Amino acid sequence: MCGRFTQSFPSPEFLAQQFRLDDWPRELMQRYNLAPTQHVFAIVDREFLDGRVRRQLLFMKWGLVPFWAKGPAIGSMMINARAETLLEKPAFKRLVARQRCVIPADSFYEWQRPKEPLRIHLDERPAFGFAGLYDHWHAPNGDTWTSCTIITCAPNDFMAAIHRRMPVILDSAAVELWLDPTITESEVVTAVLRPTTDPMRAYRVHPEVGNVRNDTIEWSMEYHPS
DNA sequence: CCAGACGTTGTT
DNA sequence: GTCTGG
DNA sequence: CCAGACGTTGTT
DNA sequence: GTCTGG
Repeated sequence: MCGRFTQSFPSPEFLAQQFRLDDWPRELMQRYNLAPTQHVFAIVDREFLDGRVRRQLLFMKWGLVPFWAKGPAIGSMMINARAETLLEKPAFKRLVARQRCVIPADSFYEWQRPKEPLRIHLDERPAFGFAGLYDHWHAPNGDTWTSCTIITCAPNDFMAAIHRRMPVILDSAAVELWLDPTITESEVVTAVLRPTTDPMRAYRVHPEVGNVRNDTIEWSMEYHPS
């Protein structure tokens, strides 16, 4: 599963270069402990009326609130979507054709057992993208919420030792395909939802990473229990 | 036809 | 135990 | 994902 | 909105 991750990129320009963004903010808050229901950055290829496509960074709430939802509470139960059943689930299937996004990350956390969080990186990729879906929801007060979910898949060999699921991490070609708004065939887009084969590494971090308030670099450093 | 759900993970 | 909040 | 609450009444 | 269950 993927229930906590980091977006602690060195600069907005770094992120722009890694993901070939057309637009990006001047400042980017570094996040070391992102939790469900919080706002995360997500990448979408936005099509404009004149046919132009611009790759933009949007702020979305993590935990999908479908447009038909009666309230936002459903979002905390929709933080992940299983790749294997994406096309069967009413909440997700209609999003696969046209509401795909990539959630950039530089690491994620998994709890091997309670109070024992591990931080996981890709050895050769300082930034990578999770496959995601997003939707808009109109709140009764008129606000529009944009929210997203992270797709999960079976673990690769490395992750199998840690957890039963892992987030779908896209390679750079898969990012291009996943974001391409002209590709709408479900068999084509779901073909990229496979466990990454990139080398990974994991290390223990302080148990206090469990507390969402501990969102600073200190808590995300390697932890040596004594 | 209408009503009600629409989700994942881990644990027992 | 179960739900909510972050 | 984990942490933390889980309740009511009346008064300010 | 769309699917499932009754």
